[in-house]
Amino acid sequence: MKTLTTGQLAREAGVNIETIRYYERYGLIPEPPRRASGYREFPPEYIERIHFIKRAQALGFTLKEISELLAVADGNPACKDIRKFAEEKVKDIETRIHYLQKMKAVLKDLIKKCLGKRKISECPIIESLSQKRNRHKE
Amino acid sequence: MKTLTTGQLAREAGVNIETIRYYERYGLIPEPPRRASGYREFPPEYIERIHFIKRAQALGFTLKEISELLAVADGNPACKDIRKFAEEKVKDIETRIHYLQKMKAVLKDLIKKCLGKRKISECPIIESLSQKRNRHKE
DNA sequence: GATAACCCCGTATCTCAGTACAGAGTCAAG
DNA sequence: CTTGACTCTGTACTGAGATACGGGGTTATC
Repeated sequence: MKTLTTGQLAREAGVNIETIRYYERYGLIPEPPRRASGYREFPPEYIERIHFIKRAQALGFTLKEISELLAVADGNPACKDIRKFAEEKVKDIETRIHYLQKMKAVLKDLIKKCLGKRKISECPIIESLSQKRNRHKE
Repeated sequence: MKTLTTGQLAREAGVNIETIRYYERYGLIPEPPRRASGYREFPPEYIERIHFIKRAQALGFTLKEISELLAVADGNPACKDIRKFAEEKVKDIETRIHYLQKMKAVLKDLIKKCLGKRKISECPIIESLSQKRNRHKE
């Protein structure tokens, strides 16, 4: 397998080249080996890692949370901590899925209503999504 | 039903008072009636609306997207547009759910592995989440 | 009717997640 | 062996989403 320069990795992963360097500084991607000249040589797996970061971001995770997820995936922290953190994240994810499903149901309902009538009078989306069971500002 | 001042609404909804004013400027919440003094008088439903905004944000929606969702919910745009937008959003949500479920499966797997061994050697999280079927930079 | 605790508006500042840029070095194609 | 496209580092700037602040008016309580 060939290695990639920073620019090649950026192109492959569909991000700006500066983003790569930013993620490295941030600690989201491990520092890759360098040539004598200082040029980085990224193994191609880094492409996947960038994709993962971007995906997780779109799901509402912050870079800080993502770095924790990646630390778990990389097997860095002690096993006990991994477990605890992973269990928390599973719950968090379940909550997210739950609300996304609600949102989806409401939208589908709106679509159905829209099929016949020409005006949606009362809005069900907010009520159905706003009961507060879980505080998000933990 | 009593109305709420800006500060009361902020407390009830669990956000900073400035956030309320910001959301109003942004157009996420309709301008409420005012007293002669200029004080805003929010109907209590605004609490739900703020909750909804915060929840949607945690799910990875931007304020712009949220304002569109709310416009749909409020029944503002023409019915055709509502339908189209709602259908797009349903797809978007399905994609999100899909990836969250993958993430969850991987974490659960890690937890299980963690139960016996004391070191996770190889990381499955990235591979399982990074295949690219959908571009996120539409 | 004073005083603390609120609200108003406008503007400035902050954090997060990048992006851009300048000045210098490196690589590879002709 | 030069030229153009790349890379490096460090620092500055940007945009989204808030938060803070200053100077002033309002309201409830004592």
